[in-house]
Amino acid sequence: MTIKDIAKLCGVSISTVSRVLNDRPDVSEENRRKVLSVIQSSNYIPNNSARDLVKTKSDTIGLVVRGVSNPFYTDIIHAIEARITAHGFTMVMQQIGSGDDEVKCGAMMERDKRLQGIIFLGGRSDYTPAELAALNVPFVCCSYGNPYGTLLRDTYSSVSIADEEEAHRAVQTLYDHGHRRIAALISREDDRSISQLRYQGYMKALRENGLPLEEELVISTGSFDIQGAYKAVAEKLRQGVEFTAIFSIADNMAIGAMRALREAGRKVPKDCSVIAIDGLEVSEYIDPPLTTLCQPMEEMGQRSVDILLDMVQGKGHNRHEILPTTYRAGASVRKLH
Amino acid sequence: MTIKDIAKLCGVSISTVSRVLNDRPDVSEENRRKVLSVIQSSNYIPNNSARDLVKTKSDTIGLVVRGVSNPFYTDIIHAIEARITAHGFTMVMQQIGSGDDEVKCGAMMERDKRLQGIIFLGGRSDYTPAELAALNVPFVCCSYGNPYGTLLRDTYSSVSIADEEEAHRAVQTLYDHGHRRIAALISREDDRSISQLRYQGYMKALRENGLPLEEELVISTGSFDIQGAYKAVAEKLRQGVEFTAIFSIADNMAIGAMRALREAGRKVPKDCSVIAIDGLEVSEYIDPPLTTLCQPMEEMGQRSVDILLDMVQGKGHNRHEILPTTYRAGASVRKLH
DNA sequence: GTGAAAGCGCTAACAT
DNA sequence: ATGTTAGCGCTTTCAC
Repeated sequence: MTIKDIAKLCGVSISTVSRVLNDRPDVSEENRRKVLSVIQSSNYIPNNSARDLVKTKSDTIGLVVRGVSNPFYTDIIHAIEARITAHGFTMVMQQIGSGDDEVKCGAMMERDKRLQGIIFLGGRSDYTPAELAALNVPFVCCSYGNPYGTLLRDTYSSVSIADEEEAHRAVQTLYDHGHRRIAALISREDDRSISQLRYQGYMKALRENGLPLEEELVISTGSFDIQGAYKAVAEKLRQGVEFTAIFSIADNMAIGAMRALREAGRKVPKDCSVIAIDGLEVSEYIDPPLTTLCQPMEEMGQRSVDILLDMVQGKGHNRHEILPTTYRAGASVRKLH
Repeated sequence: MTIKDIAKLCGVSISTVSRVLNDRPDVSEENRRKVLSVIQSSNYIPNNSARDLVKTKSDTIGLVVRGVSNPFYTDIIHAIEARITAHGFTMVMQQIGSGDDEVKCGAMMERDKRLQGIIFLGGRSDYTPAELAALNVPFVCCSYGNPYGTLLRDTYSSVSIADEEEAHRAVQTLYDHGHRRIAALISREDDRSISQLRYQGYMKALRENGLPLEEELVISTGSFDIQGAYKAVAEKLRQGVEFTAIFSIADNMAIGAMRALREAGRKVPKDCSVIAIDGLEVSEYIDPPLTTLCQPMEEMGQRSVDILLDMVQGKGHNRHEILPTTYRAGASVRKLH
């Protein structure tokens, strides 16, 4: 069943059918109705390959996800997929390992799948203009920005939270609860990811409150996963390092940390408070419920798609959206006196 | 950069380039080398739309996921994506709500995206032959089967665990630990999903051990999510129903249940044991660690893809694979005396 | 072993 | 408002 068949069935030319298919105005109401009804009844669906071929583009958006099984991304991915589909586009997702280069992957997909645009989920934040030259379609960085200014702000888009400020807020909360020896649970100090940004917020909060930055209070796990956090915190406790609170850059890692604390015989929040950023659903259900700053995951995904499609359709320009987090009080932070 | 340009650059015909591109044997070694090197150096990537157009198929596999944010699916989806990509195919994912019809969605995608095959993740298990007539490409049911026999076994493929038997095993474990009043935390008794299958295993275990099936011990949440489970169990406890153990059809739901128990002042496992099926990573980190039967998620995804691609490439027939679970002892089950 | 040429199904000038 | 036609980039007979 091709456009030709439909044309024949309707007694019109294929151009007319094509016009109806593409919602062009220059078709008589009568013909439009006729064509539409035949399409309906014959179950005809246009061949996308052919459309893409002539348009030299396909209505496809690429999603490059770094950090394979991060549960934080799950909801965002769902939101992105739903929004892309709702707009009549197709989403093609590709995950990459933490060692791979997302820009290269995006560039390959762009050509391979003839993408109209790309969403990067969870990437580095220090792209150089040279790197990005490989990308010829608009793209949006979802859940992270490029605050170090290696990029001109109008050469890319992003949707994220104010990582540094939110981290600052989390640490300040601990400080306000009387904590003075606050450990930071991070991926790495210099990995150019949100880990680094949030770590900066941690340092800033210490500085502002006149606390020294103590190396032994920085727990680098080298990754973002629950197991890595568990092991790193367990090791830190084994070393006998003292602290009364942990600021974790991610809920997931906080959950790993809480197990390590528990197994070391330290109760949360009695012996050690824990605060994090992300707002996973499961964090509300563990014991004690985790106090965390919730990212608006669904909105984040939706805004990313909306910004990207605006650009794809020539309706908008590069934008940077900072979304607010919501403080969700659990029971993992205790007031010290 | 098109095939034509490459041909010109090499001083050969388009056909020769095409032959090299498709690994045909009838090309002289010399020409093959030449073409390959030019392709390499010019960064040429064939236009997939054009290829698909002439082949009237695209190397695309559809993934239809039911049950939006079920964390259990996350790892499977990742495994599926990686495997599909490794095979040189493209994955297009679409999620549907719990009320939507996955077969209809699959049929639409099949035509719309010119799929070569479909993987259904988390669907119903009672398709009728008539329904499936809408599908013209091979498909695999991942993580569930069709044990009620509404379908001929050689008309579809599946990769799953033995839901009924594994549920039986879980309940039997509770029984062996001395539990006699065992509650079942399920979605619905008759929803034709794995919930129902596992519920049957629960009933079978009761029957075999001479325990009555008591309606008040069946906790139906109507969904698979953590919050629904939490609320349903909380309500059940409020009603004063007594039980010493809960068999949950999913880890996620067990986590919700554990919070409800905790808030009702009942310690796990002292006052109530909990066992589940799934094996989420986070279940190992909560307090107490959940005792659960782990599904081999990665393998499940991989086997689904392998079976499907075998069929797509005409190398194999419909198959049904039952994968074993692994008992992961947490600390949520206690021996009663 | 290689090349010429006919389409795959569609869109977009262009002509009417 | 409608029809005619030339490609989009590729694969695949079919000759040679």
